[in-house]
Amino acid sequence: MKMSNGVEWALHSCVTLSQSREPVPAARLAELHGTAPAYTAKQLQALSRAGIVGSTMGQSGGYVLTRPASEISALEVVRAIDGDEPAYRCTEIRQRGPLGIPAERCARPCAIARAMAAAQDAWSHALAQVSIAGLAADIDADSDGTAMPDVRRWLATTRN
Amino acid sequence: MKMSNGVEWALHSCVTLSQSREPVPAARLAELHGTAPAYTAKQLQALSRAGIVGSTMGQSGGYVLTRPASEISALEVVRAIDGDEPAYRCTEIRQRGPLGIPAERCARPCAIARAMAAAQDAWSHALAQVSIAGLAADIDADSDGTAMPDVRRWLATTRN
DNA sequence: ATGATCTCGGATATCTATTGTCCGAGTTCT
DNA sequence: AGAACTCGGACAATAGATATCCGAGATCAT
Ligand code: SF4
Ligand code: SF4
Repeated sequence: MKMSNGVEWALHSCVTLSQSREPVPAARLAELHGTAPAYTAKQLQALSRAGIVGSTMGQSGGYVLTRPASEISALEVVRAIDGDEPAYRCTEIRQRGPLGIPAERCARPCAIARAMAAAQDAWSHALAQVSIAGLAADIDADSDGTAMPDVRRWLATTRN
Repeated sequence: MKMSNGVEWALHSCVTLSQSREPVPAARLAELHGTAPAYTAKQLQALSRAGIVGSTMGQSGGYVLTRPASEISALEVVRAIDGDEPAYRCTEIRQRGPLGIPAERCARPCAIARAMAAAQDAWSHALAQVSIAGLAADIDADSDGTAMPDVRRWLATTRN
């Protein structure tokens, strides 16, 4: 039960991107977050493949959110980076060993797999309720309303 | 978001152990499940360290559940094998970079970390509601009430 | 139109954590 | 007392994640 560490950077990047309608290069995001530029770029590429962010190449290019921040859930970001495969993978132990059950009677997933799937559904549901816009608002509130304006200012002043 | 694969074997082992009040060796469990004996033993050791199962050494020794199966939750088993550290680890990105926030204002975890913690709490809560006894009952129901008696019979017939 | 420059994109090494295995310490029964 | 069987932790092999690089391609200025 360990999540990929890059999810954190990706979420930070999405929150930052929600504050700018103009494209932001990956290197700029890395500088702002104090993270390794090359690896940050990798996370952005994954987000691009998932269709969460759009990319513009060439000079004055960069990444932009493809949808309003209120329409992007944290679950989508997590799945884009960490993969959408379920955490629990059934190896069909019940079919092995001396008491193996023939495959014909294993149409439905077993009780253990069902319980695990239900737990993951609860987890996914909790993350689906959280949007990038909501995260930005909460972070702003935590900083007494100065965090997001500061980000917007920084993005504007360091342009070119 | 990938769970350790050994969790599956550990849960199977716990369900099987709930059907026998006498100690069952790790090798016997591995034979029943058709899994690698050495690695199965490793999972049992982790369960023993967590206090979920008790071990008896020497001849006719093995593992036994320390509590009634109805009092053991799936969450405990998962945590024993997969570790109890949270899936999301905050690297405090907000303290890095040009807009780094001083540590004095970072007493509370940030909004992103809070959202992740809430999701994991939902996941944990779902797993805490599931007991080993409940899993055994469900597996039994799926097999028309033949699975658990078969296990008990197999454990008895192959003794010594 | 052309060149230079800046961007993303995927292919490529390195490194940690999981998986898988082994043999010795210790206990029980004969 | 002896023998056999058990668990327990220490030891390699493997897969996944981490971190990085340079080339393809587009944009802007000239
Ligand atoms: S899904 Fe159930 S029966 Fe199948 S391998 Fe996992 S625990 Fe065993
Ligand atoms: S907890 Fe929040 S502020 Fe801290 S590193 Fe994670 S995402 Fe950033």
